[in-house]
Amino acid sequence: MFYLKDLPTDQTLEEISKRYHELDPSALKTCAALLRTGSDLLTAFENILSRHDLSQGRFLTLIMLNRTPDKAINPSTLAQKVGVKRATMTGLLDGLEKKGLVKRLAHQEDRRKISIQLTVVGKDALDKMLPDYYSRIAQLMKDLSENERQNLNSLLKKIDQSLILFKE
Amino acid sequence: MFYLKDLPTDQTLEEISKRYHELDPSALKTCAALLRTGSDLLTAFENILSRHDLSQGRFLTLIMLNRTPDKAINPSTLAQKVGVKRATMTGLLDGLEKKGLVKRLAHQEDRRKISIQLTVVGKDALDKMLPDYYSRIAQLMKDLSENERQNLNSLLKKIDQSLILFKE
DNA sequence: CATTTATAATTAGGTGCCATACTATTAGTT
DNA sequence: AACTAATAGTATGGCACCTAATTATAAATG
Repeated sequence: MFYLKDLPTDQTLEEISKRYHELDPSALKTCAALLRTGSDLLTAFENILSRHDLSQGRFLTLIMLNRTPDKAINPSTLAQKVGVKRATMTGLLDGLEKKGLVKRLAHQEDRRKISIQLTVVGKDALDKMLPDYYSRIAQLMKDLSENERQNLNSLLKKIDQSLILFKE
Repeated sequence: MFYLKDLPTDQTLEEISKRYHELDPSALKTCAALLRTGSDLLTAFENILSRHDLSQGRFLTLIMLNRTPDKAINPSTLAQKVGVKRATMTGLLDGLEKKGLVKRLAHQEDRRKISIQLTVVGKDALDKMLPDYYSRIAQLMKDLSENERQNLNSLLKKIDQSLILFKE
């Protein structure tokens, strides 16, 4: 859940902006719509993944390993690339290892480090589900022309820029 | 966390699309960017809210009550409007009630029902934090013209449409 | 009017993520 | 070489959300 299911109408926004003068109706409207769509998008993907007994975090870990299926990656960089904390990655890998989708390998020189690699089973599982997954994403965007997609990308990029400052 | 921190480059997308022909690079790119921005946006808001000891869910509940501060709402419709399950709403209300921000009121006719209302403390807390909150949202969107905002809204709406079919 | 069905709120238990703190190992400093 | 600092992975405990089951009440039905 990201944002209200019941988004404020234009009229409601106008009313509230009379009570809070800092409220910019069109800014809030757009921001809320973005969160709402993002939330729905994520939920839809999670529903797909749950059929394969995978969470978003576990799936993204597999995806990241699958970019270079032959190279092993250590949990730290994996965590950073997926966007979770190291401790969280430990948990994700525990789950994936238990299902036999990845394996932990000891590092030769540095005994603190380990490497993570997709197993054959993990690779096969991905190869079986990704065609469906990717074609759904294509479906999802099929009503947007190439121009519209680029347009959306650049609008999002502007918001990303402002977000950097947002943190103070 | 919604999506990879480390988004695939155009080159990576091209490479992967050779392995999975269903992959539409520009569709995935846009979809990933949307999830990424949504995720960052949510995280930024959560950081703000945590200073006030509020979660997104608790805050949205307050916001919803604050649309009509004088009217009481029952937990069911509150849950539906916020976008969480009824059971979750019980927990959110427990937290808010413990902080004295809302109160539960017995229903006159139907003894199954209760009503939730903002307390004066809750109203004051909102009035204290919302100006900052709203002005941050305005800041966040200030680089987007009115046209761009509407454009973004309509692009999101197209994706919402496709999402309906997505579920099957 | 007795029984079933539906509704409202809650409790209990599970998942996924986080922050914090810990252990083991390596690197840097004097 | 001894001490400190940094790094890698993990264990622990907490929070927010979920699903499913429970309790209480009201409405519908035969």
